[in-house]
Amino acid sequence: MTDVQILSREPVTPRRRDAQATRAAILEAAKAQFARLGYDRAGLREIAAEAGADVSLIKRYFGGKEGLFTEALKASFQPDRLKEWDRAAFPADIATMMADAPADEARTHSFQFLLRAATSPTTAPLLNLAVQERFLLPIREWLGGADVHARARVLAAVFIGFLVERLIRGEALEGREREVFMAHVTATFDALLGGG
Amino acid sequence: MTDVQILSREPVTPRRRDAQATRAAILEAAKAQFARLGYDRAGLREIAAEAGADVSLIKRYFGGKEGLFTEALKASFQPDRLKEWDRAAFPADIATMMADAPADEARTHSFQFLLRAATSPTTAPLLNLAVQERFLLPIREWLGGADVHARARVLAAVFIGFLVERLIRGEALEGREREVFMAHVTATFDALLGGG
DNA sequence: ACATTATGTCAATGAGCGTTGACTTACCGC
DNA sequence: GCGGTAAGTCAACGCTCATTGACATAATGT
Repeated sequence: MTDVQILSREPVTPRRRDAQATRAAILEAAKAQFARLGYDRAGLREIAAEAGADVSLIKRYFGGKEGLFTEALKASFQPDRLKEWDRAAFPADIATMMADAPADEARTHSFQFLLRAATSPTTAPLLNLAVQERFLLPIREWLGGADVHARARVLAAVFIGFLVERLIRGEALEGREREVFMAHVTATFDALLGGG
Repeated sequence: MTDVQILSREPVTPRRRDAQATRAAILEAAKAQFARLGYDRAGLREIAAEAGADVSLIKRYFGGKEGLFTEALKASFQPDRLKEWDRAAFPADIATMMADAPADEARTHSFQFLLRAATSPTTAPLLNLAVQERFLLPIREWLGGADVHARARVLAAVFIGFLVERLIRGEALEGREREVFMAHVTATFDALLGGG
């Protein structure tokens, strides 16, 4: 009790001081953790560790867990490379994609992240706005034609549905089931793109 | 402070001793809470309180939180009153349902429950099997016709998609957007039921 | 009646986690 | 060089919550 060893600042080579980089690293780690574990199970200590930073910096840079989450959510919407997609090939491409096994990539993580956010009463309202501006809007622009609002909704809904189905399925379809499945998917999107 | 009143076992009318009923009540409360809050945010104390039981009984009857969850998950699959649905009216009925605001009913709760489970790596495999046997199978039987496997998958996927969309939207569609939306939904399900 | 068992109650423990503030120290302008 | 500020580190508080074991008592069979 008498003498608490004053531990001599070891050669811990403290982190290089770059606020921007640190912030970015934390955000990246947060995106991954939130996607993988969800809001509740993701721990700030874990996130900080993965980012090679200290927990307290999360408070400094994001205010707290919620702030970090909302930022990560915003950052999870890709700048939509929807435009790269050829309208003619779109239905068939999507069909193939949905019949295959879910890719274990950042894409899937982002999607799981969003899906998770949708199912949480806390984060749902926030997600609603984000979806409006960053998801439905681009789809509308890409779609064009009459009644884009309604059609974009349907397109988004169906798209999400197939993503969820693929997620639950977990593996690629094969044989005749695959063919028929793809045919239906293609037909569905064809109908939506054809306009109505 | 001096004399802590030794509260004389008040007429607390201790719970009537009926293990089965208690177990059932806990399970019911669990289903509701898990659906509303998700696995992590749902508290055993809350669940027990809602069931009018004590926390420790959860351990006795279900082993713990995880056990309770898996049981609740199993019990969340309705015996599918799919059969009650008129095939002819099905597409239009679904369209109306999806265009409206999400009902705050047991139905919606069950769905959120399942969706939540789907997004959790822990519970996903379990859900996969459950979906196979309790969701896809009934749909197949109801559907009938050729290639039921593939068609049931598509049907389930689209159905889930619209549910999610409605969930995120949070409110009823109105005016022309509603009409066009419903028209598309109807057409989509018509195509699936028509066979192919 | 009595003993046994199943059912229900209560209080405490211990871990995990977000949050917080005090303390170092590298970086940068002067 | 020098001082000030921002970046990073550390330890601890307080809260929530699942878990657990000890205790009380109704129900049941003999």
